[in-house]
Amino acid sequence: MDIKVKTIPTGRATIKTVALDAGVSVAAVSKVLRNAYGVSEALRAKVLTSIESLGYRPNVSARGLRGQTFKVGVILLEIANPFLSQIMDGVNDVLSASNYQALMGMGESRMPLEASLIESMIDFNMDGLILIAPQMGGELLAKYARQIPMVVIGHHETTATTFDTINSDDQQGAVIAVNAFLEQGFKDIGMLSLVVDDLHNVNVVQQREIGFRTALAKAGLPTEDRIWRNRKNVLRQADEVEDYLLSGRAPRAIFCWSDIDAIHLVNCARKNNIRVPEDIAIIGYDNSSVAALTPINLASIDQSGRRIGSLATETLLSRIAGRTNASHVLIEPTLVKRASLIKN
Amino acid sequence: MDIKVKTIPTGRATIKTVALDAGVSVAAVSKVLRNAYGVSEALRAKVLTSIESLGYRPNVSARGLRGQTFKVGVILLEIANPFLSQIMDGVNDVLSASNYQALMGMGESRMPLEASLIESMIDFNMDGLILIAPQMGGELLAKYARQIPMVVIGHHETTATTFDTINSDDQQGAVIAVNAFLEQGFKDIGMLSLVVDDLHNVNVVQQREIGFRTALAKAGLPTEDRIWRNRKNVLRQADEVEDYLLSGRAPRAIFCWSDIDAIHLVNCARKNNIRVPEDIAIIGYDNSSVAALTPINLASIDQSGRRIGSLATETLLSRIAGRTNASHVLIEPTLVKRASLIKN
DNA sequence: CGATTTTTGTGTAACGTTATACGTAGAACA
DNA sequence: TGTTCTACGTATAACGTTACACAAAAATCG
Repeated sequence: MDIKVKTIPTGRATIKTVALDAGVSVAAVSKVLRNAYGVSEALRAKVLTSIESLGYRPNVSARGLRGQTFKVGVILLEIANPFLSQIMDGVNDVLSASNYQALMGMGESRMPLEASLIESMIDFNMDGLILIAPQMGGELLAKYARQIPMVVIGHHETTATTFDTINSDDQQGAVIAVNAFLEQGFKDIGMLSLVVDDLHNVNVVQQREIGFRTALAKAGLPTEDRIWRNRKNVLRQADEVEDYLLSGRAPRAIFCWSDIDAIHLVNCARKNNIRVPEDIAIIGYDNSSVAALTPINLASIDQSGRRIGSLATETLLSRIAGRTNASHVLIEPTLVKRASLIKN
Repeated sequence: MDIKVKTIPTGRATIKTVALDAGVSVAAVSKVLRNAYGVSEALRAKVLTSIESLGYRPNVSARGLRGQTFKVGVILLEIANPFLSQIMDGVNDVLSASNYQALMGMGESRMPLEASLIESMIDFNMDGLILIAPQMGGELLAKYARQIPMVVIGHHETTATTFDTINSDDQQGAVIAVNAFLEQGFKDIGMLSLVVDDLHNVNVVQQREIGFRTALAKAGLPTEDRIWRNRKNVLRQADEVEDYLLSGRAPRAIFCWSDIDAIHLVNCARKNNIRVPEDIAIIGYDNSSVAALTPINLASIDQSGRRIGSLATETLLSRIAGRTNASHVLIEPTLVKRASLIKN
């Protein structure tokens, strides 16, 4: 006589519930789930029917304990970055065609939070990580990369061996902007940059400054005192930009490190009856949605965020699949010409 | 003779590694980790030392399999919402004082993605969920709430029994705006609202319209044809706002459903030599950071996002702790007066 | 001082999966 | 007709943690 009474399954369906319902073994259900070798069409059909009718979904924790979770983490450390949604579109383009899924975290640019988010995702046994514009240094990144497949966006460290990097060619972006100004006949060209604590060249803003200086030098123009660095404090940013513009020291053509700053500049110029682009020409960065709006009409460097996102994701998936040699890719940015650069 | 050779721990430290290192049982380590009853100070110290020196972090998947993960998921279904970071600040205010941590997901307003994100978080055995402005209906929300403790922000469904809601009093927000206009002597008041597919009153925008009409009626003003609804397509939004403003049918005082729309309106008015607030007064919603910028200077309704976030989190934690009766809270919004309402 | 209670530590069965090893039935082959 | 494959299913040991049940030691008590 059978002592072990099969209990009526209650609460959430597990693989055991499915096996019971389909009248097969747990191993069989698992095989179907994993598309493993050795399942007849009849068995597969039975199992899938049960899964459907029970509304079964595999428990990710249990999966993670044994191996893959089919989840990748995306960590946005700079929420302000306006092309984040473009990147995410690219990420989802690639992931939706795979059986992976993205979960995201926001570091809010606060370092301990950033690190603990990364650790949480590792502790959740996620299969890989995409970091966007991390604040932490390369050594720390390398430490985490040893624990989980990782791709980093917005961090120019081509010597990294344990993780991949995908970047917009920020030097080239600055070069394109300067050349566009030159083409329009401007010679008095400046850059509105950002104060960064990070002294290394891995920083995106640093790369743009390098490109800016290179382009000026190539055109035979002086490179001294051409860069004005804004502080990061958002509240006073508008004032700082205004001070810069009205200081009398402002150049005739200004390459801005972000659309936000550029828009401040445009607004401010308009307010003070300075004509754009006749009196002053402006190029922003990111080609964010506001830049395109009729009242703004800001020329801007487009980073192809969507392509960066999809490429980063493909790179991550290949690393998850076993690749170990590091890959470092630069994507060419493009200039979107608008009324702040060329009178239409 | 001891056959079972204790293998040298390699790779990531587990609870077993710690036990071995500290010379105690696995159960003892677990007790320390859980602050469980029955650990001497001596044992606790030994274990903590080992944890520290090995850099041990508990595996969340394994924890989740047995019970709690100490993670809560926050799902942002509307990335455009400008007060998200305020809400997150509030969430982190509360969580940082607990041993819980937040992981986030972005639904990008795409329904299947939203649902699958929620499911992923459930499948990860997260302990609770905070949803912000979900697109899905109440029945579906209730279904998920049966599987995991849940608090919803931006969804006015006070009859929900399986989950809690925390909302800004959106009706009241509209009332405050209308009254402010009345106080300034305006009688020709309109609302720039949003086309929503959701016919139910749970919707935030619907609630604002209700409040708007109520306030007009209370002041003895006609309520017919006072609301103009914008479509959601971002690209054409600026044009639509401009059409509205120049149609000749635009009222003298306009209450906007979002700061973005309000800013379009301000820019557009300025462009067409319409004075703000002399010719037209404008109040926005969300008190986002751009509204405060000098060139914009937009009066706006503040939702106290930070308080909403912290309250939602406290509510969630209490539900995780065992509360089962639903709690529905409204937070009073406030008006931030700026130059678009009152000439300074 | 023996009996009883309290404190402190340990052994171990789950939790829900995966993946390896193995069994079995038929088909193919000699 | 026996032997060898092949295809298909199943049993089960992990994975890292928790929490229950219990044992041993220490403290308290009459």
